[in-house]
Amino acid sequence: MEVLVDHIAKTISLTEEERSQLMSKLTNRRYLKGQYIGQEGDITRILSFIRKGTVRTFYLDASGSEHIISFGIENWWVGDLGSLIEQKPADYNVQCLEDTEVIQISNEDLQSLYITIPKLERFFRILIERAYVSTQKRIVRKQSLPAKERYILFLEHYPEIASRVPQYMIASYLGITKEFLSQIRSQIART
Amino acid sequence: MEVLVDHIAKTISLTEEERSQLMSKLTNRRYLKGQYIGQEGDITRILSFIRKGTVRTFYLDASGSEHIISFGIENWWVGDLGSLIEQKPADYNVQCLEDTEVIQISNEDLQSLYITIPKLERFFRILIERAYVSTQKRIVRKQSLPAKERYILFLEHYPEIASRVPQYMIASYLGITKEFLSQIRSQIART
DNA sequence: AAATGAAGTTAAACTAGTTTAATCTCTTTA
DNA sequence: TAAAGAGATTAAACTAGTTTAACTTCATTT
Repeated sequence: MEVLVDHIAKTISLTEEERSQLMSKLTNRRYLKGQYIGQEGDITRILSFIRKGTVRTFYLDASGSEHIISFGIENWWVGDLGSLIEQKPADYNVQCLEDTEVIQISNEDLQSLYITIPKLERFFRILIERAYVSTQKRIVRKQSLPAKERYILFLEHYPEIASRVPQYMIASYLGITKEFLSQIRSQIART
Repeated sequence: MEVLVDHIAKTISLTEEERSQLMSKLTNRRYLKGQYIGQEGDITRILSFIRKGTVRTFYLDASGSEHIISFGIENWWVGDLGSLIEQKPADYNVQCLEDTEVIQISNEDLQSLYITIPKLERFFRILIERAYVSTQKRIVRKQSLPAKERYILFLEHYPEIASRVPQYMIASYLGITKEFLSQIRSQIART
């Protein structure tokens, strides 16, 4: 669990007292490949920091097909934030694609830590600011680039994820069908 | 400027001292229709809270066509956040679509207020959390709904914006051409 | 009152990406 | 070693949305 405390301490400085206050609220947990950290419809009460493994966040649309919103690997946070902050049923499923180890904190504990360690609020403010900016960039790419270029950028930005995740999931993340991604790939290979 | 302080005090409680500290860092500014609050390429140094008016945030793609990322009306914050937090050239333009009055705070002052009034960090953490969740929902809608349904949802969610902004801009925001939006509208009208 | 220009509409030809369906290649398991 | 199943590929028919271009409407300027 110290891994996470060290990770946080890279952004904000923490006293020994604060480190141990934080540490006392963290728990380790393991999930097997295929297991769900959170499911659509359940209220999300915990935030998970991935120590090892791969995770996807996805939802099912009206016709029952899956759409992947994001992947998570080591050092990423996962959890349905909308559900966590409003304490209403989750829109998204969070599923492990490999055996995965996480460090978790409950929303309740997090809220009380925000009060005892105000700097922690800074850590999460900065984290979410960055997540927001990158989500906005994703909208930009979706609106102005064709699928082939989005795929190439994905490979450049997330080579680690690209190598650990099946292609039909990458297609889903990019917002195209697996068949079309396959065409794009063979077109790239021919070049 | 008290408008903004009151607005913030709805989420976090502020002492008289804190209110006046905050107030001393705020400035009013007016823009005419068509003027830019911020331009692509410039480093964003201020955050603006809209008191009156309508604003759009947009960018130009490689082929020079405009894509609207977001609209802003009364009580919304605008500014290229990516540029503001990393102090690098903005990707986006922020332009007034009507004569607009804003209350502004510089990033520098905001950063120092985060230290003197830690609760302010909470206000912005919560603000960004919500913005993040709604941006993520927008990706979901783009990936799983056809243009017609996205347009209908836009009218439901933002009737105020829909009535104040030309249709070709709504089309741009939805990620479709103005011609196709026109077809959708005539199809809805015929129903 | 005419002329200009910005916003919106309509329609035909086109294309990026989807759908359907068949085939292929691996692993995994019996 | 066969059989089952998950992931990936290919190709043909299809469709949601784009492009191009001509036309309409209405507010603004001259």
